[in-house]
Formats: sequence, C-alpha cells, structure tokens
Amino acid sequence: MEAKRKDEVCQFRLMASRDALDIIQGKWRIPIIISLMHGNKRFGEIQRDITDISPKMLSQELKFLEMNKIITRTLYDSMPITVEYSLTELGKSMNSLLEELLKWGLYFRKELVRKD
Amino acid sequence: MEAKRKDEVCQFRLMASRDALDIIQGKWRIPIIISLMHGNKRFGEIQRDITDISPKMLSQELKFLEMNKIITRTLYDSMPITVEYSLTELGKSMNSLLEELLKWGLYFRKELVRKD
DNA sequence: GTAACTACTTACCAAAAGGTAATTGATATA
DNA sequence: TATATCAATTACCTTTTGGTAAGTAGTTAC
Repeated sequence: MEAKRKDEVCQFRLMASRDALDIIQGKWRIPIIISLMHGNKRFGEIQRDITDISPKMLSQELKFLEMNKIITRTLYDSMPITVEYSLTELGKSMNSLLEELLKWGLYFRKELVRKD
Repeated sequence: MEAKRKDEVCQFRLMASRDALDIIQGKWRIPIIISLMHGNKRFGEIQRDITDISPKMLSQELKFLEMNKIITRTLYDSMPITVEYSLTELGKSMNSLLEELLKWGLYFRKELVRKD
C-alpha cells in the first residue's frame, strides 16, 4: 500500500515533467527566454545577445514560443519597421525555474572543476 | 554604463544556462533522474517507471548520467545479477530545479486548459 | 542609384536523436 | 532440454534538429 502510493506520486511527477520539457527542450528556447527576462527586445537585439544563433533558428523558435503563449510579438509601424518581443505572464512565470537552472548550472561547473 | 552592466549580467546567465542544459537536454534524462529521486532502482524498475523507454535508450542515458557524475552504478553479485542505480550528491542537488520544473509544468497545463 | 538596415524566409544539407527488433550471456527453474 | 529473468547490446532505419548560404521586401541615407 505504501509502495503503491509512492509509485503513483512518481508517475504523477513524470507526467508533469513532460509538459515542461516539451516547452524548454531544444538548444535555443531557454536562451531566448533568458534574454527576454532582461527586457523586451527586438529581433536583432536577441541575435546580438545570443551571438551564435542564426536568423532561421531565432525566427523558428520565436514562433514556437509565441504559439505556446510564452512570448508576444508586437509590430511597430515605425520607419525602419521594428518588431518587439516580450514575455507574457506565463513566460514571466518561468522565472524561478530559470533561477534554479542557473544556480544548478553554476554549481555543476564548480563541482566539475573541483573533482577533475 | 548601466546598460552595459545589464548586458554583462545577461551574458553571464546565458553561459551558466548552457552547462545545465547540456545535462538535462534530451527526452529521457529528466525522467530518469525523477525516477531515481524516489529511491535507488534497478534497470528493470526504471523501465517499469518510464513505460515508453526502450532498453537501448535507458542504457545509453544511464551511461551519460554516470559519466557526468549524476548517478552511480552498483553491481551486485547476486543470482540473478542485479545492478542498482542511485543519485550522487550532485544528482540530488538537482532536487529544487526539478521541483520548479514540475511546479511550472503543472501551472502551464492549467493555463492552457483555462485559455483554450 | 546603390548601399545599408530592418526582419525575416527559403532551399538544401549534415548531424544528432531516437525508435524497432533481434540478439547476447549468465543464471535459475520446470 | 526448454523457458524465463536480468541487464543490457547491436544493427538498421526514420525523424528531428540544427547549420549554411542566399534571397526577399520595405525604407532610408549617401
């Protein structure tokens, strides 16, 4: 009975992790979200933050994040045309997840240096 | 000056996130770690937790996690041979990251249902 | 008129990730 | 002798991901 209960908790957690993973999976999504955590940005500004991303990948991943309500695209009819990307409330709600990711990333690197 | 400082913070965070992403990237690593957060497990037990993983993938990802000091492999000379996998301290240090991942995963699903 | 800036898109290709199915090898049981 | 369990491994194939390079379209400065 105890063991079965514990098993169910594990199954529940495995399912919840899938939803989050579907969004953060991929080389560029987390970097894009981190960049936008530092303020609304234009296409070119994100490209300059993430120096090794190609316009194709940036465009593709911005579309994905917009479709999943993580970011918003706003077109300004200025001359030269500008497009601003910003995080939605849902996007902003990833903040503590990202903080833990960064914290663990730093800890992991520190441990690697210490042990090798 | 202010803007430049802010930019440097963003760059630093982008770099830290890469280290973490290199480890958690992939379809199966996070599920395996979650499974092991619920106790040390044998190969077959993890397979039963994560029902749709193939032995090839499980074996491959366990090796990766072992190489990166996230888990430990212990062979028991019992008959039938058993192999136990457990989290290292480094592996256990992912706990709050995983908690945030699960929390956000649940929030994300809830928001999707609410808005569509 | 031509070069540059904005924000992309498109075609093509290579590499990585992941799936399927069969097999391995040691031991134990019927 | 045949079958089952445990923990994988191997070969082969498909899908997904990501990279490169070039092009597009509108506006503006020289």
